[in-house]
Amino acid sequence: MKSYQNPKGTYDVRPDMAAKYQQLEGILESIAHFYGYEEIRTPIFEDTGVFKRENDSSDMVNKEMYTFSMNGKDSFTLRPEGTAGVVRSYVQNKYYALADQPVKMYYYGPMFRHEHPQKGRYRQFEQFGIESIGAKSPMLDAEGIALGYSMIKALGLKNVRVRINSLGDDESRKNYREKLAAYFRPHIHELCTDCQRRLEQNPLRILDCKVDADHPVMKDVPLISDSLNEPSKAYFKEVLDCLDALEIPYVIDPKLVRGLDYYTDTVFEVENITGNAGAQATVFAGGRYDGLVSYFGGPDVSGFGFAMGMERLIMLAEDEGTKLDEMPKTEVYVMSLGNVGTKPLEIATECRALGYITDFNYASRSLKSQFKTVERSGAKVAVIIGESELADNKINIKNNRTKEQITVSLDEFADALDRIMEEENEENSL
RNA sequence: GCGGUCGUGGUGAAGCUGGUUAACACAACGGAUUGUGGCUCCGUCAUGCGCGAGUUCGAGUCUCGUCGAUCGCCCCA
Repeated sequence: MKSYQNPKGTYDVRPDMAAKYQQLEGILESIAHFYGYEEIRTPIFEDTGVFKRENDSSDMVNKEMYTFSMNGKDSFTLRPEGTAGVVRSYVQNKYYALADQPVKMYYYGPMFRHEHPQKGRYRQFEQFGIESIGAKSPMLDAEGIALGYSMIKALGLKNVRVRINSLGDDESRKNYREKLAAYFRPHIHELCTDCQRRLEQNPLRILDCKVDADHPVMKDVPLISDSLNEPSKAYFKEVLDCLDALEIPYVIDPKLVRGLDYYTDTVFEVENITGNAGAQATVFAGGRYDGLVSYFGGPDVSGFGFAMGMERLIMLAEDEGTKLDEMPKTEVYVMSLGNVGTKPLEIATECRALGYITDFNYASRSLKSQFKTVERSGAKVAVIIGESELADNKINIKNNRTKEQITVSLDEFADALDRIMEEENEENSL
């Protein structure tokens, strides 16, 4: 017999974990709503071109995408990130024509990247993200960061650090690229092979390089802040002023450049600085993108967004002791003795109709093992259907805490059960 | 793409420098107790050690390959 297992880098959200996801999603959604964001759901796969844009040098786009074709002509890709699809939708559905801009949207769902899995990193993973498209204001950047910040605070994360930088507008960035390339060119053969490639493709990424981080040439590297033109400089300052006003602590990291190529002006990363997140300390990250909407054929408007890794959020929240899995437990358990036919199913259904989370015994098992199941389920009440009582239209209800058991007629059953459950709930609230 | 560690029943795991019946514990199931448990006692539960090949008289133990897990590098959320 052939046996299967889930593909590498994927995982099953088993019933005991699903509660965590539901709770997490609930928390994130309610905060997003609070900030005026509404949900958008875009397809899990898109035309490859949506993600693989011209001049994109990122690893994610060039090496990690799940791309397929069903007829040899079309090319589709499982989304590796959320922003591109949302922007595509914004343009396609002409959201830019709506009276109120920006359009503020949030999304969550699976993303796919063909990476080597490790702690806090999977090939299929869940991201929650926001995008606000159609307006540009330092307040939006700061508000977006504040939104994400309040989310992770709500999840109990305490030791986080916001790193922020500005890549400036096109002009600033172009100047800086040239300056950087000129600076590195004489040293090119001292740098790692990746950086040699980056020099021409996207010299900004050299700043990110961990291999060459200690190279002497990195010491006096020109910083983007010195290449920003006046408008870019002013914009960045305003963003920082907003963050100060919101009392969000941050550090300016002049070498922060981010992995996706579409960012302009504000870029930021929020990382967890304690705990055992391993190498995956980044909780959420994002920035502003000026050119993306027009790239997709929309007007020349700006957008801002971030994404957070849900697996990482759960992992870090649990490290902080936040309880995400308080799943409602069985309240009533229906047992059966002897030949009672379909009665257990009927009674369980009745209990559920009364509003109690109910489970019952499916297989014919010894009373002992049924009681063990009751014990494990944590049910407050056991309903015991006995063959002989049933002959008189009677049924037993047993309080599992006090061990008191009563026998009532089937007519009185609903009232009696309600009464006992009510008593128990009062007992618990004391 | 590169490197480290690991892979034994439902679960947690022992298994020493290869040596013949794969400990122990928990859970589960049955019984002592024919229809009222949670304690106790007894019993049952891996013809097999991720998978495949090799070395050997003999492999869970060694070698190689492979698949997976995990951690790190790279990169990223």
